[in-house]
Amino acid sequence: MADKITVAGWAVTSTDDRLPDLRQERAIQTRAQVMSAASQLFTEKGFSGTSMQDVARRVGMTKGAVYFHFPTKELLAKAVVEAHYARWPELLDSILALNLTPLQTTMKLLDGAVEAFHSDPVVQAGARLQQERSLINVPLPQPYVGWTNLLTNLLTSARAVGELRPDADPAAVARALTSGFFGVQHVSDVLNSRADLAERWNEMCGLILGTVTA
Amino acid sequence: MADKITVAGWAVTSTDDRLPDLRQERAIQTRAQVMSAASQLFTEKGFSGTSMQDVARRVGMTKGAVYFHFPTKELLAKAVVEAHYARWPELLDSILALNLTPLQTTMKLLDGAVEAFHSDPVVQAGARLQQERSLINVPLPQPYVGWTNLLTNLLTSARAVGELRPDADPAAVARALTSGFFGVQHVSDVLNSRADLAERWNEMCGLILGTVTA
Amino acid sequence: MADKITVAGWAVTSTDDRLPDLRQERAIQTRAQVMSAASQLFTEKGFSGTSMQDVARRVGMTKGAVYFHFPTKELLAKAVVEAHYARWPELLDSILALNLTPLQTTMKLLDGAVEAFHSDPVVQAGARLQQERSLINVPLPQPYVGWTNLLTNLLTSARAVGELRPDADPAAVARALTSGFFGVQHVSDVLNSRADLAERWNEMCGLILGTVTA
Amino acid sequence: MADKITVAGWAVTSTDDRLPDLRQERAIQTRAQVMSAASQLFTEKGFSGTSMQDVARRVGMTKGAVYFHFPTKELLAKAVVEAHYARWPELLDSILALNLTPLQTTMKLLDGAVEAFHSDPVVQAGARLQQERSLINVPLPQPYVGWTNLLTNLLTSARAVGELRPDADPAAVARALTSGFFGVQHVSDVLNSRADLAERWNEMCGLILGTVTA
DNA sequence: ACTAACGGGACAGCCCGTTAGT
DNA sequence: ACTAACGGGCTGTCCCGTTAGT
Repeated sequence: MADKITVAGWAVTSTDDRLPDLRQERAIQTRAQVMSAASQLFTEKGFSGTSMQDVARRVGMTKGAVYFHFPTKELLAKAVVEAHYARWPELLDSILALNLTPLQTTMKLLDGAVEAFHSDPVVQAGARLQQERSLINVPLPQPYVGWTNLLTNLLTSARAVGELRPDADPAAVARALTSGFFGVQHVSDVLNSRADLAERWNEMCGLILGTVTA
Repeated sequence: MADKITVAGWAVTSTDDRLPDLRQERAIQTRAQVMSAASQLFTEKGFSGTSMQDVARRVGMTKGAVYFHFPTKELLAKAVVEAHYARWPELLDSILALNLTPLQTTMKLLDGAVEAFHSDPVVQAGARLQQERSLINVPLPQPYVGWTNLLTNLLTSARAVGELRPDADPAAVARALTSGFFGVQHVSDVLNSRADLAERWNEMCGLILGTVTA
Repeated sequence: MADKITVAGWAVTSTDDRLPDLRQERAIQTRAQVMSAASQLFTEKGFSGTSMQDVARRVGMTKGAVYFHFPTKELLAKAVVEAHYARWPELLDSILALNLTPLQTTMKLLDGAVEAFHSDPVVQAGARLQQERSLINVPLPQPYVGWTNLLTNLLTSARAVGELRPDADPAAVARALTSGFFGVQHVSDVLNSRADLAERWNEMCGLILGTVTA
Repeated sequence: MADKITVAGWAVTSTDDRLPDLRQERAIQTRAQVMSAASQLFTEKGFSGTSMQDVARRVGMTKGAVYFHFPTKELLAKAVVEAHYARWPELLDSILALNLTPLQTTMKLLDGAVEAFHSDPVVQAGARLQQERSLINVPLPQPYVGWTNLLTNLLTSARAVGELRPDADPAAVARALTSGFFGVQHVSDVLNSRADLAERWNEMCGLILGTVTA
């Protein structure tokens, strides 16, 4: 059943800002270290609050070295955001492999997102950068629409198999889940450093889906 | 009926950062103009994207004049945020005057907030500044909790008069509405400049309240 | 006679890059000091060899203060170049006041230019900056054409009064004098720091005018 | 007759900055490509406006490769300047082979220089670099003196054979021609991208030589 | 002979906040 | 109450040159 679910993949943004070819082992590691440090700093202090000097210091290199891997601060941020989005297809695939029903898949997926927002620095950084996207002078992937599309597809399947009421509007529910997730995540972050994220999300999710599940 | 509703006022943060005495007529006007300009700019470009020079230019004065009214950029932002929060008691009072049922009051209140987020520059600026609060080095009023408390009170009353199911948890619903409202507002802002805000909010609101209304 | 000479003024470039109004006495002085220091440095080290830090250090101020008067390095250079060009109308007027013949006026004028190139830092700086104009990202006044036009006018008058052969082409002679002057000045600068400028110019001038004077 | 003309060769500055041995075929070619690219870039953007990265990109190699052939940017510039000066002995030889009179030889030589300045990238680059020589931290060959000496010799011969007036001063005329040539070339470059160079040079040359030719 | 990766140092520009002077 | 002027500091970016690795 689950293998019939059609999922719109996130625009996997085949980045064509030619970053330097990383043929050498060391560079791959260095690049990863830079992104890791940047993720932490962006999460802590935001985009404009983080300087390239900070990033360099955190990875124990000089600014020049950082700039070899990322020609501008914007592109560093973009790389982090793209790493954020790269998490979801992985998550989705691992859940599809379980062969659950569409609605179960949906729930699992959102639980996985909760977990990621709670513990994955790259996911956290990506989320914060998206929130500050208007300060970042580079085209970032459109936020929210990937999730909305995916959820719409899953919920349409759910309705088809009778897990959702026939009169429910999958797209509307998907939009509400997306906005709701973002809202819960943000409020929980501000008020409790996301400590109560799972709890709050369950509340929200229960209320939203309560009306539409069969 | 409505006049029995107990509403926790927002911590109106009786600011004690001694700003210059406002006995002078002209000063009051100037101050208002500065805040208006600042609101626009903060909305457009965020806190760190807005310089005091920008603000001064927008009101047609020099930086020094702005600094006469607001000793730091942070305190200017704080003033805007506080002006944002000052909107809600006004709104609440005007609605309470209509003597509606608790649930009707709640809905009206949220509709008023939608309208304010859609068209009031100060409200918009305050929302954005709250979002960027970690970049602003000054204690801002806690966000979200005022709304949550108020909604909790209203919903408790609603349950008391039978507008909500007896098994509904007013606090949980209030939290969901708050997070949901914020999420919807933000997503709508990013994707459509809030053009579809009312529509999306109706969707969200209908789903959240669908399960719990009697 | 001389008062009949029609002279095309240099495009006095009514600069409309709104630099800050200089209503205060001190600022006028400061601005002049900055331009003086900049002139010396531009003369010594050229445009790209001179940093704003250098300029600030030379006038005993900080960069911030310099940037108050000149918003970019380019505009500082432009101001110096314009000060350079402001010298020539002054010089011309003082010579016209002597009521000499057109050819005598011409010679005096060029002698005055020699003197200025030899001793006036602003003139020297302006000349060097014009030479480096392609490195300076700002529209500078067209070089050479002002001189060429002026000389053409003077020489036309000279021919009218019989100081030049009837078959001489004033425009061609004017162009030759302009290019010749520039060449002599530059070569003398490079080879002898302009120590032999007057001598070399006399050589050049004598040769160019030898054929065409009556 | 012509073969009796004594010409002071340009100080061909037998560069003893040990550049890598050029025994390898490929290296020679690469080196030439680098110099060609550098010439274009220096001509377009000047010394400080051209980065080694630019040069490398233009030849389709990495910076490291360029540095293999030229240890510093200064020495690359020097090599270009020296290539510029290497053009003149070639030109002179080809003209001497024609067995013209000294004055004819002089004119032909200068015409050849005009042509070179008009179309030879290396010559153009060398000229610009010489102009910016004070920004380049390396001893470049003295400019202008080679030409002045050569022209002095040629004109002395010309006077000996009666092509120049007996009272003409060959050295002075040579200096005027040199400065005049440089001035014309520069002015023509700035005002017309050297499109009218030949025309302007004929003007200048005619005027300078008009007085002194027999 | 050439590449990827890295280091250190500079510089232009901006910005926040203060002060002298009305 | 408001202005012109000034100070110090920081950041993004770039560039030259070097080295580890083929």
